[in-house]
Amino acid sequence: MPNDEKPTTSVWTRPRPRQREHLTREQIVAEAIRLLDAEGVEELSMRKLGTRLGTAATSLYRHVANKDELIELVVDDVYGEPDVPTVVDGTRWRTAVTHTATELRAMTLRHPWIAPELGQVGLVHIGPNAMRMSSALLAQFEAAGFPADEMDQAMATLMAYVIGIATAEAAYLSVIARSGQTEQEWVAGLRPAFDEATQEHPRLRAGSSAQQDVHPQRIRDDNFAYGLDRVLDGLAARLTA
Amino acid sequence: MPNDEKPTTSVWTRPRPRQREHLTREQIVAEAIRLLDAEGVEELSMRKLGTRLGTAATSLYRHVANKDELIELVVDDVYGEPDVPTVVDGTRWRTAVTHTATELRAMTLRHPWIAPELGQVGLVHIGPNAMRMSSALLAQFEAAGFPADEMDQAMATLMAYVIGIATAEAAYLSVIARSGQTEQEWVAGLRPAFDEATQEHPRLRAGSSAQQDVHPQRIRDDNFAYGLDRVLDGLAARLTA
DNA sequence: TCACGTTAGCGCACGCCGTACGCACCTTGC
DNA sequence: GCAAGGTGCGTACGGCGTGCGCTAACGTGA
Repeated sequence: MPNDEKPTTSVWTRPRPRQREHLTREQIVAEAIRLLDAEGVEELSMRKLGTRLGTAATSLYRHVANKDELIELVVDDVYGEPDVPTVVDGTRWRTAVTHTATELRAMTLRHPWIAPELGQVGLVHIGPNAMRMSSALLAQFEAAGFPADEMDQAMATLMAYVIGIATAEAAYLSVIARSGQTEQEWVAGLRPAFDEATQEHPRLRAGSSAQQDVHPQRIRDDNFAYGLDRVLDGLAARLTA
Repeated sequence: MPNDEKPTTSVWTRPRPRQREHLTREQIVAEAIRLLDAEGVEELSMRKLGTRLGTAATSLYRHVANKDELIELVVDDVYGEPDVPTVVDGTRWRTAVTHTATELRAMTLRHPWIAPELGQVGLVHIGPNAMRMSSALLAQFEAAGFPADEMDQAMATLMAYVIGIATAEAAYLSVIARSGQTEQEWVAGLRPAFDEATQEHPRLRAGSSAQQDVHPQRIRDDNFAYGLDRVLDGLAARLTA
């Protein structure tokens, strides 16, 4: 061991003065979101995140307990993005709920990697932003006139729909992003394989070929709005009965 | 390198006669499902799976291209479990759809690790079982009287609800399973932390404390049925209009 | 001004992971 | 009996999360 001769640091190989600009948890979370947005969840590693922050991977562990905790923080941070109406007015609940649902979908499409985590929110790691959102949404259902024992179920129904469709869309967009193509190119390229695969199930083909010329993003927007309206119709029917 | 002296195998260290019982893709998929059910998705590694099959990890690559492909196969295999009604009768569509949705939820609760993959089914890897299920479900909506351009949207709405609620439930049950407790113990243990966290958001507490004495599994079953009925109410309203 | 306790950053190491490669062997068809 | 092709597997590579213990900068009170 030649290192034993010199006292671990020699004058010539000084490690470097290294000015210490403090790392903060906020910086780490923000950079993690940038990395996730740019490269997806499987490209997030503590080493890569450390490099981007100009620090060693292990330094991050002074600020977050482990990678799972980092993801909890990141998810709640993203939950701070949606604009959630806080004024309650029993006659406008449907508008407010539609707005919130639309914001949640937009949030998921901006950060598709968040989709698989969405299911756990409200159950496992209840961050402050997620709690604020849930509470505001619940207030709308309360104002709409849902009894206390049904409010939770109504909100769960809506959230399940939003999470489900956003999860599916996010997965779809992630695949396209990895392919490096635009959505329209990707859809066009997949068509032959799709047609062949659905030869035994012609019903699966009917709807999609009907709107072959419509912009795919428009189709997704319409589908989301259609389902949201059906869910809210079903919930509203409970109030008039 | 002493290994250079002997021609890689010596008489004394014969590797072993090794009778070759053929590995099959079906065996690999079946064992992967057992491992996933028992230990969860983060415990599935090719090495561990190989060990369980009495073989080397790298041998698996003769039968599946890579781990992602294995997961595709595993997911489609699980999609073969639900009992999906194939007889179509326009007057009984709601019963048939309810049955299918219930089966899909049960499938997800038996295999909670499948939840994050659910969103991609029908978009990315379209296995034969998943396609059979989608086609049969679509037939029910067709028989119900949905026009061709609306069938797809109706099915997507239902699937989004089912995927969303199953994802949330699966995440919740996975956490409990990792804790080694029963669902009731876990809920009881979490209550103090939950009460404290919701002090600023009393609305979030109202519903859950109302049914403090009801068995948690019963609550989940009721919630699923409630939301499913609302979604189907909303869809059915389109048919009578 | 200085000494000292606290703490952030980091080098190293460990035990995992997915999987590419090429060799040794078994099975099959002639 | 033998050639050919396919199957299992040992080895290795580069990457991962993260525990450990050291160094050096910082904040504080004397």
